[in-house]
Amino acid sequence: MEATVKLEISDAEWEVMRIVWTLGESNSRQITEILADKMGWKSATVKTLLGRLVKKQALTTRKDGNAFIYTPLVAEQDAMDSATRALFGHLCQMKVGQTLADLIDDLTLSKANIADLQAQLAEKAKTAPETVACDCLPDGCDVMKQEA
Amino acid sequence: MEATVKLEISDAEWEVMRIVWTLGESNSRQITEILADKMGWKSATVKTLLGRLVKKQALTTRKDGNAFIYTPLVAEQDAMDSATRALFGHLCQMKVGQTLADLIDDLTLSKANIADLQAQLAEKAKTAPETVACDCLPDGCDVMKQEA
DNA sequence: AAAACACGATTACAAGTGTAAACTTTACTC
DNA sequence: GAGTAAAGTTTACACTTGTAATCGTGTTTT
Repeated sequence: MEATVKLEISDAEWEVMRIVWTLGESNSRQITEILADKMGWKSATVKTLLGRLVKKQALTTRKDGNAFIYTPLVAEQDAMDSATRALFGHLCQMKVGQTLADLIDDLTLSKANIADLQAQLAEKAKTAPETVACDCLPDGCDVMKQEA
Repeated sequence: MEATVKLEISDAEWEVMRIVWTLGESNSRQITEILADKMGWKSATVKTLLGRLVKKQALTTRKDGNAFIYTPLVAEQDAMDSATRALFGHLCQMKVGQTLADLIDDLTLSKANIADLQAQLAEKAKTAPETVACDCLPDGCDVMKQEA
């Protein structure tokens, strides 16, 4: 597998990345316009974020006249997957099932998405354990309520 | 609905909360022991985190001799749900379906979890849209690759 | 060519975080 | 009652993040 250089993209930076991911590449003027509109940010703010993202190697630049064209160095889906795995990785494993249910309740999924998930779950059920234990304590969740 | 006072629990703080959530309540000695073991933290570190969590009103204290007993003020499931909703809320909505699939691939779910999710998805399919559009740009994801 | 503008780079600055030492107060021990 | 250990409180400190202003320089306009 590849190294996956632990990229930390902050919330504000994420907004910038979404633009570049969606456009494939873009210059700061275009990004600034969109974010000034969507987030109410000043162009200076966007410049800072672009600079940080380049430093973090989430974006690369290619010279274009006096400006740069920004291109993503990380794939959006990869970034999304790491972000969600990072989050779920530190939640109580016993409760991720419910959390997933609550989440899905909130999301808008297409019929195709749902069909895919159903197939995936059917497959996953074949090897699923009967229960999933809590992993919050060294000994597991079964240790309930301390001694007075 | 209740106010849901926007609680920001950081990663390190989250580890503390997991202990208290799991035990129902606990004192700093016990929490410190577990986290010294699990995370390699000094007791001073745990004290700081406990202090911050009390200040943030994620925990309350009850006097017990010279020490405090810490109790959660927020339910674990609520916190987990807000955390996941916050994350998914700023991801490209067009790609959350795939992200969910990738995530589920990684998670350990019990047979019961899976059965619940299947039922939920079956229900959700009834009103699911045909497609979900990208919401990364003001105009939507259909705007692909900028003009040169 | 001078002026105005656009773009990236440098600097700013407060709040939050991770990680902890030092200090203070309280409680238990001899 | 003095000493010591333990718990909480205060202080520390560097790094990240959100949000920009300012500066230097190259580009476009008149």
